[in-house]
Amino acid sequence: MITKEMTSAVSNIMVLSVLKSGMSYGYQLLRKIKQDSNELFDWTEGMLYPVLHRLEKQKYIESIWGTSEAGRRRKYYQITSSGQDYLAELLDGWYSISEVLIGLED
Amino acid sequence: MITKEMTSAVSNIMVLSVLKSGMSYGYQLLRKIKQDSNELFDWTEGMLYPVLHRLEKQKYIESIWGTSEAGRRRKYYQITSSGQDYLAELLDGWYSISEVLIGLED
DNA sequence: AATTATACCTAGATTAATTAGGTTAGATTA
DNA sequence: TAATCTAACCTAATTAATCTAGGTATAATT
Repeated sequence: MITKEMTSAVSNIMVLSVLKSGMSYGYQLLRKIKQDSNELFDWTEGMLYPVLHRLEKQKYIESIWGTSEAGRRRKYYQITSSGQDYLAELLDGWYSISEVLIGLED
Repeated sequence: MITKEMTSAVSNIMVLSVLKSGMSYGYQLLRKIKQDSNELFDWTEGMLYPVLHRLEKQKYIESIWGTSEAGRRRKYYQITSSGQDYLAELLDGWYSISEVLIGLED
């Protein structure tokens, strides 16, 4: 079971991880996150946009407005270097907890 | 870095995991959790007791009042069988997320 | 006598997620 | 051409949770 607390704990990690492999925009991120997580995560827009806005305010990602081939406006996000550092720290924390949990299972 | 969201996501898991290896009481749980996590978690009582009360309300743990050798009152907690099932589900969720994160790192 | 350690508890401020909306515009179908 | 679907963005507000900062009581130690 994926609890909402777990979702909350990885939301930043997921967004930063996906952005690490290239720029993306909100609508596409939703599909990528669903796909890259083997449908484990199927977020709504109302879940993603607040995360994006918070990460941007914290300077872990930055955005520019662009246009799709079809002419629709899009806000592209890319990870900053401080965002990459932050991602590494978050992953480190996640994995160290995982090790503790594994250690407790004996 | 351990974020508070991560802490929140594992608080139930940690308490249930420690209780799985035997009964314990609040004050001792705090020390066990600190010790078993290699000091990764150093919770305050204000963090633990609400978790215990919630888990008890959900019937994942149950409590009885007892007395220490020294004569102090203690509330002992033990995990229920539905708590063991719940713990297994939580661990399953945690590990499946971990696998997604590992997959994203390439 | 005073302090530390043991052992429990809760109120309330803050913070965050999620539901449930809303807007605009291009593409498709009836 | 009207209607619907998909793309693409956004926020308000309810709900729920953490955590700080308290509080009580008693045994042991200095």
